Amino acid sequence: MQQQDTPARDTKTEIHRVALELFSSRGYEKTSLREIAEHVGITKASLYYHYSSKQDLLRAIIGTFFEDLARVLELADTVEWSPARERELVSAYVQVAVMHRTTGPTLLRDITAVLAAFEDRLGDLIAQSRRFQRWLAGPGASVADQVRAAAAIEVVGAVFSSDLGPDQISDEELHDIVVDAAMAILARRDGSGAVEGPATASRPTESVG
Amino acid sequence: MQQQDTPARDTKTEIHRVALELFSSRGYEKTSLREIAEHVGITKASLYYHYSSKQDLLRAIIGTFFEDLARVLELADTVEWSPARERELVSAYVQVAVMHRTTGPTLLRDITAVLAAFEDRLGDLIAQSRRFQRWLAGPGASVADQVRAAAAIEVVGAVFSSDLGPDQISDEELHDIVVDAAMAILARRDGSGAVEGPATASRPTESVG
DNA sequence: GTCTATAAGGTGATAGAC
DNA sequence: GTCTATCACCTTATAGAC
Repeated sequence: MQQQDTPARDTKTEIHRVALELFSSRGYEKTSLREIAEHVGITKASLYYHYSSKQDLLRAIIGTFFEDLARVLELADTVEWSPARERELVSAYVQVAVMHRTTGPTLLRDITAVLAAFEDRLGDLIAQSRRFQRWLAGPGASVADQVRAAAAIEVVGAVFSSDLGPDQISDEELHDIVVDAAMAILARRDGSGAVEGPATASRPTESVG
Repeated sequence: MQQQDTPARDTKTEIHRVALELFSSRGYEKTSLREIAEHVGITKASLYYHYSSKQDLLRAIIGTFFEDLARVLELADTVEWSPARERELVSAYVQVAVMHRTTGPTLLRDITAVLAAFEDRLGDLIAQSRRFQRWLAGPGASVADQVRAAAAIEVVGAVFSSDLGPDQISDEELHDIVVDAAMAILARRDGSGAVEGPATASRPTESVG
């Protein structure tokens, strides 16, 4: 409302913007603070006035994404599984990805650095992510179903990987297609009735301890 | 045939083994040659006798994967699209991923470094990858179909992301499930007849120039 | 808020003895 | 093939003047 289209609002947001751009194109490790400062038009030391470390800068960039993501993953703990709920959660998950269409690539590029930056919350996030995958696999899931759940989650990456920009496909349309794709995979689950006789893997799946 | 189960065949392969392990767990940039040498039990300088640079080492690790991958992607140029051929190419693509189940994570972790190491062949590989995606989208593909093709390709990531080891699921079974998942997505393509009325995105997809 | 100057340390890589 | 020693460079981060 106050200063929306000023090209460089303030130095801090400008640093944020430049860092995101450089991290996305060259990767986190390979981007030095000197480079960032140079592009912004300040010195490295000034940069430290705004962000206390390089990690702090990364956290600022990825942070909101992580929080949005965590909020969705948490649903797997409270919501009881049902076909309808399943679609809802997948939809919510995809929506977060679409919202962060721009930030996404940075996150994927340097997983190592991102993980290091969120070291403290990492254990929780991994565990939660695994619970989400389990939830998505459905009740009484076979090993095969677990792979399918993983595949359904992977599909979300298409939001970033199809090199179609917002001008070529809208957020809404992209969301719908990806959700539909994920659901198509989950529909293949053992005993969901929708099996149409794949030529492969026709033997019954063994359950594991 | 000659020396298969000797624990440390020769230094070169031992370096290869250790580097893969460290790159996979800590990432390429964050792993120093000093660390690798230390784990192997030699000095950094000795390492240079076997590999001329850090990149050279990375190339040795990822190289075979890339070659196998390129070989599959090239098929999109010579093979004419048909439903049967589609399944064949997807299967071949997944098979490469499964073959490199171990190496995969390293590749995904530090895309930046990998891309830098294969800078010369990179242009070709990206172009070829795009052609593969196009091929997979099918003849006269809509924008939505392109997203679906991207999603089908993403599914392959499940080979690495489902934290199921070779002891929990065999290569063959993993392959079959992932192929089936990818095919399920492609089956949703516009005009493939298998549309079962998704509640979303019901308006006809526009074609783009 | 931004600067100059500098600390403290790690990095990839090379030279040359053994 | 492996070593010790060393180079040149770059990194994150801090101190203190303006």
